[in-house]
Amino acid sequence: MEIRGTSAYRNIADRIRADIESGAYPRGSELPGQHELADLYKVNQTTINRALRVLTACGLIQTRRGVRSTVMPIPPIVRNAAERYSRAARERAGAAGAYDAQITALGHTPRVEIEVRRAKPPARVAQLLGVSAQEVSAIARLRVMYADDVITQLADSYVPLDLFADTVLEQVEEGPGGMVSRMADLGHPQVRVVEDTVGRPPTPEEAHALGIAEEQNVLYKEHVAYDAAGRVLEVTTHVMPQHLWIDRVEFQID
Amino acid sequence: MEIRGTSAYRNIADRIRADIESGAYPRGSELPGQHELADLYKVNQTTINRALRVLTACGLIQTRRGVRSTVMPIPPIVRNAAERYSRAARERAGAAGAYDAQITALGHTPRVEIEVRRAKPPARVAQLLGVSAQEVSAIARLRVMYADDVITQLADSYVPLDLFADTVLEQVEEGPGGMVSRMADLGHPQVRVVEDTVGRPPTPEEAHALGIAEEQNVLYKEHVAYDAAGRVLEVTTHVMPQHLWIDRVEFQID
DNA sequence: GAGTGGTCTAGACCACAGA
DNA sequence: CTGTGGTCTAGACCACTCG
Repeated sequence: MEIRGTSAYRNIADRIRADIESGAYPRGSELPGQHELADLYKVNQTTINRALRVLTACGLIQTRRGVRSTVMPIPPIVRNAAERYSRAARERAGAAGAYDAQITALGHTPRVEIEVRRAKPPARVAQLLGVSAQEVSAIARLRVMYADDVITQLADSYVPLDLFADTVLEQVEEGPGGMVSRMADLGHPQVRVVEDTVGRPPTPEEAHALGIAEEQNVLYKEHVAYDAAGRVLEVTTHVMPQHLWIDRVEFQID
Repeated sequence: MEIRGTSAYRNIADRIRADIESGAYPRGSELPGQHELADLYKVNQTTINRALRVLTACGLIQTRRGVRSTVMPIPPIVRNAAERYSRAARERAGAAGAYDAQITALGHTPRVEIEVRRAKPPARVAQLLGVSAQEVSAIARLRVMYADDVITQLADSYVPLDLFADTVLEQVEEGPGGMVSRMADLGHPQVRVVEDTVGRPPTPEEAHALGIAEEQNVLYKEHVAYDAAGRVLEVTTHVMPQHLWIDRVEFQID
């Protein structure tokens, strides 16, 4: 069953991983220093550094210059898209409901920081919305989502300013059912949503904003909502450390 | 705009990436050898090796011992889940239709290798199906999907043997509409599907089967289909090199 | 066997955190 | 200032491919 006979750094990474999963290095604790691990495993510190890089990429540990590496707490979060598109579920859950409920159920403390402002949308978003990227043509709702002070997701929503200027969508509090319900109230019901998801390395900016290493991949989701005429009402981008999320969708067939 | 001032290997990775994207190193071509690149960039071969590792992780190049590294052809494929759950779309597309149509449209040649046999399901699958993992209790349909001889996906389907023994599901050819339509024909219509998607590093076995590096992450999708009584009729796992796929879902809202 | 990528070491130095 | 992780080098050797 031992396949990793090939290289020391992989073997060491696997052994440390096993120690983390067995609880020998508990969640949130410090690992020994790299030189100490080098003595322990009879290899050079450079090799330990490389082994820890593997674990960093998996989201299992976090490394920072100047302090010892720490084992990451791992809250695996299920994002169930279906819950967001059923009006009943939306209003049952309340405003920021689905996320809060998930995190609380996992025994963590949810928190969401929200900033709303008029802004120039990024080029890709402007193109989808059919507005100018050079002008202040959108309302941006920028959310940073936490679980126990770990950033779990960046979610940036953009809606066209010409449709929603001076509406409740410029408020931080949107009320029950969130943006989808408010748009319906305002006479612009969303009728169709397309979500594209990819896995990729983070941009340097994303890595910094999420507080993760550049080796650690993210799930990137682009959410586009349309009205009955096919006009784009909302574009939301989600950036999530890949190891923190399970993306779930449910379908009824025919 | 230059953020990567910090380390030589990141800078070099970015410069080589730029050369690939500009066409200086065309898709499918060979990169210079690592020692040659080391001379070019005035660094050690070890540093070049590390830079190339970054590009490998992104799926931009492929490295193999003994031969020069090559620039990967990149067919970005959109997998639209919605198309698989509309009977009309299913039958319009034909048996292995959605995938073939996608790849052909991108100018590549699709190919799917299919093996069907009775098998012991993996533990996780057995649990979902409610059958034994120690006995031959399932029909396995193992697919390897290609685009121009590049493996794009491994898709393993399992259905319970007690329901579908000696039916058309034991044939390689399923006919129009695929497994979903055949199950309906056989009196076991699927009514609900749950798909979970995660990004993660491949297992060593997956990396080998896909012909990718272990640094290169995959999208892993677990597809579970239920009948009206809530019994699981099918479990399919998909393993895809992350950089090759865009996962798309569409929803109608209320 | 020659060429290529992959790994490892010993040692050095840098960047950063914290007392 | 000390301890920590991050990077780089020079050189070595290994594993693999191909002629």
